[in-house]
Amino acid sequence: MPWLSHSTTNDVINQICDRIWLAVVQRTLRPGARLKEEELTEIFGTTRARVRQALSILEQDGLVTIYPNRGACIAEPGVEDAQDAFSARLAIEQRLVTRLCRSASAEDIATLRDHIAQERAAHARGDSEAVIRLSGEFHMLIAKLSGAELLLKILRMLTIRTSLITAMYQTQATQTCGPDEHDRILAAIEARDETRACHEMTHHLEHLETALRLSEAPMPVSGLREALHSMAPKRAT
Amino acid sequence: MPWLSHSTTNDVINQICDRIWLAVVQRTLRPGARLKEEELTEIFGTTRARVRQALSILEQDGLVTIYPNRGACIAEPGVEDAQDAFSARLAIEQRLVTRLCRSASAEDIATLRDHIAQERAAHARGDSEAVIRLSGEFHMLIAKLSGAELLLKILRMLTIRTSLITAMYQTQATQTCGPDEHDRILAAIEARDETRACHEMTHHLEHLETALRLSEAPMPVSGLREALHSMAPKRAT
DNA sequence: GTCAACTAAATTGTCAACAATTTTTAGCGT
DNA sequence: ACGCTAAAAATTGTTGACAATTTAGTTGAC
Repeated sequence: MPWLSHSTTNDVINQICDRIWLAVVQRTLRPGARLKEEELTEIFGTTRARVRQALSILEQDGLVTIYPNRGACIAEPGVEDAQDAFSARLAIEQRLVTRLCRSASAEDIATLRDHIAQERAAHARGDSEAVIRLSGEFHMLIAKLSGAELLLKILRMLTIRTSLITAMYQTQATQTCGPDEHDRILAAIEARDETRACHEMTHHLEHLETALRLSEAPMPVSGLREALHSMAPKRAT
Repeated sequence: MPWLSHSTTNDVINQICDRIWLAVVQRTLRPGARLKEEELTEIFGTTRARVRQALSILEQDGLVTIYPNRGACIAEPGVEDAQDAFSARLAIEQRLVTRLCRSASAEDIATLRDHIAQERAAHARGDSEAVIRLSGEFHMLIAKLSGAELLLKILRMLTIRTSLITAMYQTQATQTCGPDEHDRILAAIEARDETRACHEMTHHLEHLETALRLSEAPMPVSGLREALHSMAPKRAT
């Protein structure tokens, strides 16, 4: 049950969005890849209207770009876009973490600690899919616990974008933020030290950004069916 | 040509969104008002699919709430939502104004100065519609000039929400932020004084928020046709 | 061989009828 | 009159066929 679930009541649409997002962060769907409506319809066994709705949501999230009358592609954020996304995340998350320092209950802190433990476990067993998911979820959790619905919504948009950016520009080294930095943030929250929590968050996000190669921009395109590893019938040659 | 124009290529949909937004900030469409699809279809002389798309966009923007299978209403943000919206705006706009202090060209500053002049003119001639529109546009202009597309998009969401909130909770007194405070912000930008610009923006937004009555919550509902003052045929009694 | 115009295929965009759901209304017994 | 049930009306949600647009392919002149 991925954390980026949109507010849509329709399960199929959420599933489409989630699968595409997952394929992107796993780098099986590269930026620029074409997303044909009919193809997605076959893969997910649904109607074109549904696919269309899902693509519309994904465009809002910044994960795909829709060229009118020309179809949808995985978005290709430039270096500028990447910097903007991190800049916005910094602004929002500094506020969130500060807020949480004031309002966090013992239960909230336990939830966060438990989450970090999960992260560590996933890290230990080399489950990179879980690592990526949990890593993003940590930040979403802070937003959720701070209780601001709107800030959560905004952060969701930003997290999706930075995920795409990370998948696009990441070096072979650190794929995601390690649990240690999350731990330091949690420690500051627990100590109710707003300044330190804010500083740790800043450091963490800056670390994430500088771990990218924001100079070159390789952008190959990959096949859609393989990326979504669907069991839909391959087209007979 | 309203400033909140969404990225939609379709003119009709933009028009629907703009007219509804305008009716809301003018307080002719009150929060909670029902938005029936068929009614909107008649009013704007379009198809239901178009109306549906427009409502979907407006929901994303936070201006309407769609209750599944039950229809759409003008959103009714609570006090919590209002505080969140201003909190997010503060986070984003502090960053924007700081950024603009560094990057503003002489032309940018002239643009802003000209805009404030327009605000003053509208204020002088008592054109409250223009005052509301220009007042919001000033903040959007700062985002636009700072060159961050993503931050502009986020601020657009937030500005729409705070407009709704202002329309909902405003006292009879100050309807919008006066041009004077905008002037102070511009002065700080021109002086390249990041700290002061940030402070002025903070003060401005806090002033906006405290000018509201965030305790009571009157929410009458008004008629749809009259609010949009359409020339669509009234239903014969 | 290159380019242009033209035709055919593939793809997206739109619509109007149909289905599902909710709300209102009417009926009925107590 | 009140509460309950069931039909009827009103409203939203969905689907599949059709229209418009773009892309690819073909032909033919130079």
